[in-house]
Amino acid sequence: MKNENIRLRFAPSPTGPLHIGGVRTALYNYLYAKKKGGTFILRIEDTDQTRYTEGAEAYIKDALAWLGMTFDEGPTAGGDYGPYRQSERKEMYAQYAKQLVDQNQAYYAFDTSEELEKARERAKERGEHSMKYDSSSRYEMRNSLTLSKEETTALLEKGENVTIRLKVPKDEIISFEDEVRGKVSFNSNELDDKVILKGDGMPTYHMANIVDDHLMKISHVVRGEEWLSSTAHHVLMYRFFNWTPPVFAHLPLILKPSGKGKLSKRDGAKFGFPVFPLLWESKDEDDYLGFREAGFLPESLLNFLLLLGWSSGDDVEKYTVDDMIAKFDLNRIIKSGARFDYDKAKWFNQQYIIESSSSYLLPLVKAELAKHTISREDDFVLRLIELMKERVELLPEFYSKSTFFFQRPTSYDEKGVRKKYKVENQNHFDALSHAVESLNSFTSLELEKLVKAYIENNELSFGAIFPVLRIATTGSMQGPDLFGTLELLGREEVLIRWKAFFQFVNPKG
RNA sequence: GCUGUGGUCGUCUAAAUAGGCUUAGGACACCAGACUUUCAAUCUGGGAAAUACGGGUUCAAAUCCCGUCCACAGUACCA
Repeated sequence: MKNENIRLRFAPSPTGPLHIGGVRTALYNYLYAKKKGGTFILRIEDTDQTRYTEGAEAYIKDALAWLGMTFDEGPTAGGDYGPYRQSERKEMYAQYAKQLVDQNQAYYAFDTSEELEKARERAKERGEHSMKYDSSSRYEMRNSLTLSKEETTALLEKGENVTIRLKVPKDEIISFEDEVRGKVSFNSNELDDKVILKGDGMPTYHMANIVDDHLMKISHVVRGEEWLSSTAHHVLMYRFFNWTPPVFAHLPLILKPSGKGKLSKRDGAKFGFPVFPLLWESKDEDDYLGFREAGFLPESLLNFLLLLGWSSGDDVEKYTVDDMIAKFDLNRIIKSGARFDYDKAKWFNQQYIIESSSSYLLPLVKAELAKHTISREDDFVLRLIELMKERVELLPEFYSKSTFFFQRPTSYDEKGVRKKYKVENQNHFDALSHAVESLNSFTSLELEKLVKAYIENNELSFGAIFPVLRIATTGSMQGPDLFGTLELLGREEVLIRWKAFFQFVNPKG
């Protein structure tokens, strides 16, 4: 059933933790591949050895695994088009770069970084905003176009500072069809002669990318908008090689919640929300919080991300992964940048928590409790989840909003006590305590029956009794169902807490 | 600067690939009411001074054209 013609790749570069924008890119690639019955591929673009970061590749895989985006081919999964790490494909690129030189569509350039920098400075002084290595300037530089054959071969043999640059033709309109933006055109005079093979023998992104996409038979390139401008170079190279280019789709950027620019890792620290899927720990910089650690369910993050840059056209907001696969399409990707809205992300999470079964939540909640060195029977935690589910947005709140289950109140809501507790009712509370003590089965249902009957028989009001019992057991005016709370706490504990409370408010009694 | 891409409520977006179905719809957030012992959830309602601005074209424009402005991206031997 596999559609061999549909092959999409997610191609991150292991320079650090995977940014949330990258996660969305992965998601769109994944969804489209699945939708079309195609193949989803993970390719690691580690051509820049200076930026290689320990642990980044593992992080990427962990993040994809957590989110359930399993890849069919990749560094660990294998596949027929490997290796899937560009550093392991180094030898393959040089021949293609040379082919372009032989075809006179690329050339050797020997300028050192320092020389280039100087040239740029000179250009700036002349009032030009920067020097472009292109059809207008290439004949003033040190390269195989300006040097004699002998000089060139000598320099090549020396092998220092040898790069290969793309020879971008003059006066041409280069256009391509983008699935989200339509026809996009560039005048080739605006394009610089990009380095395609670096001094260390590694290809640059542009080279590696199109060679691999071609060799791996990639049908659709779905990537961030920052690549739109260089796509002209890419289509040029496809033409030089006489290869059919893939379908392109450039995704809008994810913007800061407020202010200017795209979402950065600093925004996370600044506004107190995660911008990475998983916690990232690093020796030389601060740790970065992840959505997982913040208490998000992977499916809710996916749902939130899906709608940050794509819309189905109807009013549906909640999608299971299967729905996403069924409904997703490239042509409904939004063109403009999307602002990151943490409130909405939390709303999705709350919705997913409410709709999740307690047994699904069980291990997650147990893990949250374990962080506070609390360990309880599954049955207890399950009942806790039932009680708390609807009032939790983030997983850690299963602890933070229910601490009273694990600790006796150390203080009582002052205003609540003042307004609700009446000394003249103390005899009723005493009576209630006795009744609870001798109640046959200590269940939420029986407790409710008992208290309600008592109130009616004594012509009291709910408002005079319920809130007091709540404060007495939890210390607070708000919280989950009172009788459910009592049941979960257990008779012995409840009576101890009540006694303590009544002694506190009425020491003489 | 140059090139490219965008610009609908505070935010995400609908009105798509043929301009009329729009008194511009939905969701988040916000406010109020209902329900609750409380909070939450849920339901109902509310407000939004949202089509960047200015010109066209047309019987009719958020949708097409032109100009302006604004934002973002690229402008590296980084990806």
